[in-house]
Amino acid sequence: MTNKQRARAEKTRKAILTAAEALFSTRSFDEVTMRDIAELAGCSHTTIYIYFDGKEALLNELAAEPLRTALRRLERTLYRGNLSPDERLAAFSREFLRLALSQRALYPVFFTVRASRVDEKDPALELQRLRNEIFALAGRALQAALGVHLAEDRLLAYTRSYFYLLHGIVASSAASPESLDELLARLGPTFDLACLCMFRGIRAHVHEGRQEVSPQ
Amino acid sequence: MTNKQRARAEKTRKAILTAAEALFSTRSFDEVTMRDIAELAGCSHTTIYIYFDGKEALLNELAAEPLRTALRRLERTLYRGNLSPDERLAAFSREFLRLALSQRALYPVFFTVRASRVDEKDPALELQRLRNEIFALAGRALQAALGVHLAEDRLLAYTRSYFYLLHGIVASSAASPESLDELLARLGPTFDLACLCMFRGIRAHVHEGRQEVSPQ
DNA sequence: AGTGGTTACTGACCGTTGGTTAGATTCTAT
DNA sequence: ATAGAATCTAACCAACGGTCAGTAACCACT
Repeated sequence: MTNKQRARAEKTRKAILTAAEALFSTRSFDEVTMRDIAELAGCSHTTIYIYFDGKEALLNELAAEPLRTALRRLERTLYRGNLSPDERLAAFSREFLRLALSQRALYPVFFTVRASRVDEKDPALELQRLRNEIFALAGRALQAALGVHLAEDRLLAYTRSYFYLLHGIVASSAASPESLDELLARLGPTFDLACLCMFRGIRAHVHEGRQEVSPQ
Repeated sequence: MTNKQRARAEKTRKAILTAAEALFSTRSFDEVTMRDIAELAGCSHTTIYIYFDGKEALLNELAAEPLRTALRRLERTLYRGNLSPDERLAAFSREFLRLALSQRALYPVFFTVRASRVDEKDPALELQRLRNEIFALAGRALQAALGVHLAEDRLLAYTRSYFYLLHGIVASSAASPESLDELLARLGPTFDLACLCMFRGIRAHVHEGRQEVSPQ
């Protein structure tokens, strides 16, 4: 493979990703067709199959970068100074919701990835890894905000509970035709309220020491 | 139209609904084709279009009955005696989750209904009405469990928060291949925990009288 | 300059989908 | 028996995701 060839291929590949990103930012998975993407990218829809193993794989690859960015930003939020642990959890939640809602079409992709092949290069696997890391991050934020050390399974149950809420917020708002800013302006305070209540409830539950729950 | 003709038509219509119900109970919207339904119902897929205005309308009509049943059962749960208000809220949550998860394929239909036509007979409208009634029911249950009267907008914000959680639980579990019983056996306690924490958090928030949140 | 091989790309095609329509079949009422 | 409405079906449509044989572009070597 020569330089010119590689450059050409890279350019086409990039054009496909850019086109797909633009289309998926306003339309859902099913509403965007491979031919739409190809037209915007300026190539035949067949060409896409040279670079990607189909529509889902394309979407997975497309989702990976925003998710990597998300992980990085969430980590930064979490280790940022001059914030109390529960403020940090709140900031984490806000950041998570902002990221998820800014990528509404991609969000279902993150959270319904089902490992298909064991192939290491399968982008679905990286998505799953990234998702698990974000989950673990939330667990650590929650742990820190609670201020007491918890057994792994109990922390898991609380983190799951917290994530159910975040997930529900995104899912409820995903179908909205509003822009991210409109959405946050209208419901942002409610999101904050919901997260705050959830955290307070978990903290109360922990401190009451009720342990009748042992899931998994 | 004579009686015999009507009876025949009714039978076909029923067969279609039954077949669709059977198929949607194990497969998702996209995985079930009109031809699958027709085959199981013992007719041509074209026949379905005589009775229903397409796949989505069929699904809406199909979803209406379970949702009516759900509303009825949730009402019964709510007005059942010998339960404290917060036990009642917990029972409501459990019942809601059980119903939603037993109809996993239909659940997204309930919650993404977008009013299409203003036609009174549009089944999507009834779905929306039913959904709103269930939401109102949850609001009343929450109000009762909190034990204090709240301004409408504050109760709305809390109810929304609570529903975000329920919604998130269903959405997170909807993709699971497990049966309802397996799912509840594995995660039921976590669901209960999540609902309990959310309620405790809301109650704490109410009693602290923090009112900096005024959404909508 | 021309040749061969690799890479990048495309048009035509496949099976399947949701949906439509002309017309055959079935049934009832007379 | 037959007209006429109700019911059903075979054949069709455009669009989908995806495949494949073949073409065009490029580079290295003689």
